[in-house]
Order: sequence, then structure tokens, then C-alpha cells
Amino acid sequence: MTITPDITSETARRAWTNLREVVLGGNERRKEVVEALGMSFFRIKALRHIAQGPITLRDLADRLVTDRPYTTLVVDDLEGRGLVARTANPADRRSKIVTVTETGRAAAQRATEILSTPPAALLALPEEDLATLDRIMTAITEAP
Amino acid sequence: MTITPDITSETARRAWTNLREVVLGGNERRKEVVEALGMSFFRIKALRHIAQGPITLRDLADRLVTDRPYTTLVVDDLEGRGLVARTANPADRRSKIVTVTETGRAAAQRATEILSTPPAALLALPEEDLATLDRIMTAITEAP
DNA sequence: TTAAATGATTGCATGACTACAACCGCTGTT
DNA sequence: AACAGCGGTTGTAGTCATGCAATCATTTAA
Repeated sequence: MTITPDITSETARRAWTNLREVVLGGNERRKEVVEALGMSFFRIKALRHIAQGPITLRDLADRLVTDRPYTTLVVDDLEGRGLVARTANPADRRSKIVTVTETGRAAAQRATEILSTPPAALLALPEEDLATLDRIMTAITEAP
Repeated sequence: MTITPDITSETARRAWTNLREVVLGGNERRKEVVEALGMSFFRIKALRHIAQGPITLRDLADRLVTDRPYTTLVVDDLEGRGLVARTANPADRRSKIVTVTETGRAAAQRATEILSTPPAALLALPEEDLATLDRIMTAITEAP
């Protein structure tokens, strides 16, 4: 019995490596957003989370996979910039709810705008390939 | 005259966003490698560069897009772990050439192994889609 | 009604990376 | 031989994020 290489998983490996390469290699939009908004990527991430809807500091910490003390610090910063605001939580007076302000919403949208700008190499794809890529990536994203 | 949305670029935007989502969202192998090798991702990146072939500190700094002082520090660390070695450069006695050791090569391979492991959602794709994805990503990566 | 648990905050220590300034030894030029 | 320039090193300072200990007000459970 001969050892046959698993073609499928070999293809998957190569596809995945190239996927990483495209997203991480040189085309990262990180620096762009960071420069445009004048704050760290982590704070931008926090802001974009808050922009999706009011959230308690506790839940925000969980979402950002960080601890509460640091979340307090980040929200302090965002609040100082006028991008978010702390309001009382009527359901639990211990916790506070963070809400995005108008300025904050605009900043978050600007960030999303930049981050969702595809690299030139992707735009250069034939229309058909682009549609196929869209379909496949959507399938992966929505996978159970 | 009606304003017609640019379907193509809209598709590209969505595909790109999902691409980022798949690579960065939860499936990042960063933590895994960092934990497995017990060093920062930046140092792993440096090690993998060095493993591709002997390189001067100067060139390594350029490749990592960092400055020379920090490169010295990183190589010090890798050398201390026995993963790389500094050797003289016969062509220019000012510079030094960094080479990977056997242990270093093994570590680099282990890192690559982990990083190139595709997420489950990708492996779950139908074989045909996988092949198509492979073809398209290769095209993007090799684009001029 | 005490006691334990929780949400937010303050504070401190550390690690990792960025960015400079300054130095030493060597190279290439004049 | 003098000198500008380059490669590597040392050192310093600052930012960003992680992790932990402790406190205070409030809620929940015993």
C-alpha cells in the first residue's frame, strides 16, 4: 500500500496560507486606520464594538478579550475624545452602559470604510472570480 | 440619470471584509504559535525569515520593517535560545550574518506548520470550491 | 440580615515594540 | 592619510497592552 498525500488538505493548506498572506502581508489596513483616527487599533476595535449598540463595560471587556481594568482605561480615553459616553444602567446600578456619540459613530464609520477597502490585487480579479470568491467566503463566514 | 451602485466593487468590498474576518476573527493562529514556541510573534517572524537563508542584520531589519537597534535585540534573544547564530561576513567585516541553527530550523518549521493549518470552516468546503479558492488566492498572491 | 458575589475603578509591575541619540569599528573615497 | 558613510551595538524614553491586587458600591443568596 502506497502512501498517498491528502490532496484536499494540501490544497486547503496552500489556500489558507495565501489567504493569510493576502490579508496580513503588506495590505493590512491597520496602519491606515490608526493614522486616520489617531488612536491605537485596539481602541478603534472597542469603538466599533460600542458603535454596534450600547454595551456594559463588562460585556465590552469580554468582547475584546481583555480584563475590566483595561476596559475602563480604554473607555476613559474614548470618552475623553468625545466618541462615547457612560450612562447609568437602570437594571443594575453597579454597572454602566457605554453608548456611542454622533462624533463617535462618524469615526467608527470612517474606520469601517477604510478597513473594508479591498487591495488592488483583489479588485483586479475578473468579475466572475470575484463573484465566486464572494460566494465562497460568505459560505465560510456563515458556517456553523 | 440614475445613480447605479458599482456592483463589482460592492462585491469586492464584501469579499474582502469576509476574507479579513476569516483570517483575523477568532481563527488567528498567532496565539497558538506564540504559546507553542514561547516567544513573541515578532520574534517568530524574525526566526522564520532567518530560516529562509543567511541574512545580515541590516537586511533583516529592512525585512521586518524595524530599526537596527531593535533587530540587534531580537537576534540577541534568538541567539540566547540557541535558535540562530551570528557569523562573520567575509565580504564586509563590519556586518554580521545571521544563520539558523538546527534547533532553530526545527522551531521555524513547527511555526510554519501551525500557521498553515487551515480553520475547520475552510476544510469543510466542497472539494471543488476549495480548488477554486486555491486558484483565485494564488492568482491574487502572484499578481504584479 | 448578614455574607458572598459582581461591576467598575484605581494602582502597580511587566513585557513588547517604536523611535532616537550616540558610539565603535570598518569601508570607500579623495 | 584624512574623512564621510555604513553596519552593528548600547542606552534611553515613551506607548500600548497584559495581568494582578485591592477597593467601593450594589446586588444576590443563604
